[in-house]
Amino acid sequence: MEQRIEKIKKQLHSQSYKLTPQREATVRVLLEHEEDHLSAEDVYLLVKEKAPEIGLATVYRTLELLSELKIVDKINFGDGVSRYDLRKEGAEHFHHHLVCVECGAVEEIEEDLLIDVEKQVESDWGFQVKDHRLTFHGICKKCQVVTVKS
Amino acid sequence: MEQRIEKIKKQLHSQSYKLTPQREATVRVLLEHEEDHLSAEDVYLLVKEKAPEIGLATVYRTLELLSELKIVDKINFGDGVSRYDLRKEGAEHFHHHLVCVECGAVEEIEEDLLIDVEKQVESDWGFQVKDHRLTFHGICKKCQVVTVKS
DNA sequence: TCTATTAATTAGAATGATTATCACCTAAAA
DNA sequence: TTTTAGGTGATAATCATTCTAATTAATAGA
Ligand SMILES: [Zn+2]
Ligand SMILES: [Zn+2]
Ligand SMILES: [Zn+2]
Ligand SMILES: [Zn+2]
Repeated sequence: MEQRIEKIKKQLHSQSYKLTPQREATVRVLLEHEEDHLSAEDVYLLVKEKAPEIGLATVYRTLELLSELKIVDKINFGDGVSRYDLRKEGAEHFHHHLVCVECGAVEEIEEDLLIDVEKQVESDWGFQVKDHRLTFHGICKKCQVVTVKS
Repeated sequence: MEQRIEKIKKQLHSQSYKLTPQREATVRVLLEHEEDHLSAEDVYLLVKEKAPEIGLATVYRTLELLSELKIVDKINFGDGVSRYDLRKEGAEHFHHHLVCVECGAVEEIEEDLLIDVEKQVESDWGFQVKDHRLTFHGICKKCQVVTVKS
């Protein structure tokens, strides 16, 4: 935890941004909820528990900043809210998601499944890939069992 | 054009929905702008040229309906607007997108690049894939040339 | 230390996209 | 004809996000 905060602090400093208490509180919330996919509002409410004086706008600005620095990724699952997802330790590609259309569960895939596909896109379309967003919609393991049973 | 409208009409009827004049006008706009990625507002303005009495709410309702029937796909490129994308003739998978981070151009890929990846997800994660969203962010051919030149 | 400058923050207003509501209007069924 | 179930258009309401003005904190130079 502390070392990851330290690392983020350095990333901010390298672009001459500061890790203010509000920003640190926000980052801590993100670290403590790495598996969840929190909306700005979610983050705001959680940060508020520790730092009640923080404003919603600050959370938005912090998330935007972290997003620019590629520390978090902004994703969108189709409900009208942006969600913010911390990049995994050491990962330089954005992980993929499996969204269950039955129960809404979101599973993460950290393996990069797109290496070959990206090569193909670069060679066949001449498009220089920098990042990707891949989400599968379908039925999770759990819901498949339920369906079979009923 | 006419045959595709006819087909969509049948799809609506099969769920006991009607192809009202407003819905038909909306579908025509989508067909005439297949390559673009129109927002609801865009569609509204275009439809209004032919059917000036149409209301914005009706456009939203129509797009939502077409979305449920998998005739269009609702996508989100990160600006705060949903965009609506007609499925290609006969395609039963949603096509992919290449978004240029330099110029904002959006290119489409109709080939399904994910067949192998989906197989892997089904076998390794036990997740039954129904649909996917894949977007690459990067630098388009055109912008690469500019970068080299300057 | 004092002061000027700049960066960050807050609360709240404003904006903009989307959704809900409601009165009215079909078209077909009974 | 009366009924019924969708549709529609205008407008209000909602909700996420961004902007603004005023305030505070941090920084650097005198
Ligand atoms: Zn499920
Ligand atoms: Zn995730
Ligand atoms: Zn470009
Ligand atoms: Zn498209």
